[in-house]
Amino acid sequence: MYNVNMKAEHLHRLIWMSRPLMQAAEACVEAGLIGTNLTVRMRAVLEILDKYGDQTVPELAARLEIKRQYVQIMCNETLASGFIEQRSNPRHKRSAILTLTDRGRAVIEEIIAKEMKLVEELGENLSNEDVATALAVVSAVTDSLKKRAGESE
Amino acid sequence: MYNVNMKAEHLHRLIWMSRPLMQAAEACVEAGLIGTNLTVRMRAVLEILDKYGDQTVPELAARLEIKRQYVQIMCNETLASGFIEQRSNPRHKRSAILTLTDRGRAVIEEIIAKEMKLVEELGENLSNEDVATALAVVSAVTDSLKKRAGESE
DNA sequence: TGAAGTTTGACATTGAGCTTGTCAAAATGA
DNA sequence: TCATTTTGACAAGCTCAATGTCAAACTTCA
Repeated sequence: MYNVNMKAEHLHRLIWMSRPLMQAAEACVEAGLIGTNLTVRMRAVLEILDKYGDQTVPELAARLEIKRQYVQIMCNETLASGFIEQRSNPRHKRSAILTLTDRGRAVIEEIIAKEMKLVEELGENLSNEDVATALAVVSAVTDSLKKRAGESE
Repeated sequence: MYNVNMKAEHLHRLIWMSRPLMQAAEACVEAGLIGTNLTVRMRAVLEILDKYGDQTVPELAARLEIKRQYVQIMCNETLASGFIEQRSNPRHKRSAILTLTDRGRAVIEEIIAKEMKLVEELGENLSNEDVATALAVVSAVTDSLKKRAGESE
C-alpha cells in the first residue's frame, strides 16, 4: 500500500513536470535561434522540410497537427524570409511544393546540430538504461492519457 | 559511439514528448471537470487553497507563478461561482483571504480523488523502480534545461 | 507624524498561438 | 459534367496570459 501510493505520487509529479519541461525546452530552442533571423514557427517548418522532404502546406499541417490556415501563415513568413521557396506542383496548380533554399538548409542543419549537441550534453550524467526507461514510461503514460482523453470526447 | 547517439536520440524524444504528455494530461483534467461547473482555472485555484490553505490573491499568484492580475480574474470567477468566499484579512483591508466554501471543498476533493485514482490506474503496468527512474531523469533534464535557458537571458 | 515607497484590486490594452468560418479557384470523383 | 473536395487567402474570434495604470490601503523610516 505504501508502495502503491509512492508510485502514484511519483507518477503524478512526473506527469505535471511535463509543463515546466516543455517550457524549458522551448526556451532553449528560442535562445538558440537568436541571431539567425528565424522564429520558432519558421524553425518548425524548416525542420519538417529537412526531415521529411519537400511538401505542400496541407501536408505540413497534417505533420504538425496544426490547422492548415495557421501553417499557411507560418510558411508564408518563412517564404518571405527566403529560407524556403515554392516549386510548381504537378498535382495541383495552386498548391506549391515547398522546398528549402540553400540558405534555409544550411541554417536549419546548423541549428539541429547545435540542439543535438545540447541534448548529448544533457545526457552526460545519465545512463543509457535510465534514459531508455524514462522514455518508455513517459511514452506509456502519454498513450494511456491520450486514450482516456480520447474516450470522453 | 552507437550508444551515445542512441541515448541522445531517446533523450530527444523524451524531451519533445513533454508537449503531447501535457496536452493529454490537461485534456483528462478537463474531461474530469464536465458536470461540475468548474473550469480548469477555477480548479487550479481550488487545488491550491485545498492543498496549501487559505490565502490571498497575490499569494496564489506567487504559488501558481502567474501574474497577479490574471489570478485575480481566475479568483473572481471562482468567487462568483460560489466555490470560494472572502474572509476579511486582518493584515490588509483590501486584500481578502480566500477560503473554500463547503461546496468548493467537496468538489475539489472529489476531483482530486478521482484524478489520483486515474494516476494509480496509469501506473498499474509500471514498476515502482521504473517510475522512480523516469521521474529522476525528467527532473534532471528539466533542471538542466532551465539552467541553460536561464543563462542566456 | 508624515512623506515616500509598496502592495493590492480593478480595469484596459496588447500579444502569441492558435481555431473557426468563408470565399473563390483548382482538382477530383461520379 | 456536375457535385464534392482541396487549397490559398482573408477575417474574426478565442484562450491564456503579460503589461500598464490608477487609486486605495498598507509599510517604512526619519
